[in-house]
Amino acid sequence: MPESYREDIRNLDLFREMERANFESLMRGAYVQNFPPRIDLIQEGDTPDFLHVVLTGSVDLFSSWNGRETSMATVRPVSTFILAASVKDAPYLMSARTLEKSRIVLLPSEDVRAIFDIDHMFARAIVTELAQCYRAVVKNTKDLKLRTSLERLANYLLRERGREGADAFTLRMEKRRLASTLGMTPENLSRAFKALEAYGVQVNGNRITLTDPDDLTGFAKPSPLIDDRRA
Amino acid sequence: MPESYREDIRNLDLFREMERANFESLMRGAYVQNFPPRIDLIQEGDTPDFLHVVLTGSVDLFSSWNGRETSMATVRPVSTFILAASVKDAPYLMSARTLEKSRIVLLPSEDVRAIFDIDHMFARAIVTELAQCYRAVVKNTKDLKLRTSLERLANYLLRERGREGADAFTLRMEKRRLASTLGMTPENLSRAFKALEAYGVQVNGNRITLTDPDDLTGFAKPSPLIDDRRA
DNA sequence: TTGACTGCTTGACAATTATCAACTGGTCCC
DNA sequence: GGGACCAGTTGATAATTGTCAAGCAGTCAA
Repeated sequence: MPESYREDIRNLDLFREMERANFESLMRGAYVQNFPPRIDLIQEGDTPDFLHVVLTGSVDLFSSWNGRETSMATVRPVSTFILAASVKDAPYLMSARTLEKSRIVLLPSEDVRAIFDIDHMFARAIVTELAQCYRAVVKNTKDLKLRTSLERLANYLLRERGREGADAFTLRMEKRRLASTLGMTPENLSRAFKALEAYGVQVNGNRITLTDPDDLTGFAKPSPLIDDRRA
Repeated sequence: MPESYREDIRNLDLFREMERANFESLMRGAYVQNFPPRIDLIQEGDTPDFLHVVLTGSVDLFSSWNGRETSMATVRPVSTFILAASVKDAPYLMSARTLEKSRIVLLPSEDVRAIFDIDHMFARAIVTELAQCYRAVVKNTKDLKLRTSLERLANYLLRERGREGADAFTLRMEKRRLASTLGMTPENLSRAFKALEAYGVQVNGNRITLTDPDDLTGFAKPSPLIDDRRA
């Protein structure tokens, strides 16, 4: 495990405050792998042998049922995924595949659980991380149940604007996957973009320009209890 | 705090394994309250001053946005709710109201966090509980995104059947709230019940009888990764 | 008993969303 | 260049779901 990777991992909230010795011990069992795009990393239902950390690239978390498939989340560097399954030692609820060329660290779940037992700061960080994840999913559920697809898209665009700090930005994923993330079909997304033109949304390929953010905000009615990614 | 309540709380997974002294300390700051039906306990956005434990009765967790409202979950005895907000000290994402006459214990969030810091078994229990909650919400999201409302209802009925261990059972909540929980309108639920008659679902008020569970299962295609409440 | 209320159901209709097929414009490779 | 391929778009249509209004049955209290 090269030193530079180790630093990236150590800088994550999850690992920052734990005992140095325990961190080292965790790293000893870890290994790094490079994956090409569109490689399946995890299949839902599998046993969680490893906690994954994305160092570079990005990963799609998705789920399938009865021939249908939906994108649940995108994992970007540097962060971990499927912590809950690892600590509970319960089957993965989501599948994972690389979206692009990605470097990923695998930490044996067993080691994670063992060190969780002896390192209080690590345990504390895990609680914070899990609470964060839980709250993110709850917000997503509210988004899905309380809003139409048009409203979800409008709010998504406003969140992206906030993240970028600019009224013009580039979509960070393919439209088809954005559609799936927002719980709609690509066709419906295409029409939703067109419908938002009325609120100053200009689309040129992946390039979005919000010419009248206030007007869009008036329509989208964003709420911190749904759209605030931190709180 | 009467002794019998204390026992009920102590028997929860969350509190069972913690140090006796820490449990006592937590209980000292606690107080019990009796609420009539339909009383607001918590408003989303509020600061999480207390971790709540339902001793008797039941509580509806719901969310609102832009004049719409949706039921997110039902809390039944004996269990806690809104643990994530308590440990993160972040605003509640859901509101809570009693459904019926309920006895509820309030544990100051501050005490919970303080004891979390000094009691490893308690910390461990919190992690398990949070992971459990997280996974429950993920399953719910999959249910919402991958299934139609008819399929959600069919699977709900099969889960209830499994819980009761019998092909005939009584709905545990009003139909209007079941509709909201499943992400549909009461009218749509009414028609969905009618549509499931074709698969041997008989409805008489709150009384459900599944005359052909296999047929219903064939339609509903339940999956442990969505419908198994434990895993 | 009566009347008000409530939850549920039904019908008619509208909005939302999905499906299917065709087409466009770009990219890549030979 | 030519062709294959792919994501995205568009149009036509259908399925799903929601809305509104009316009505029904049960409960409760005066």
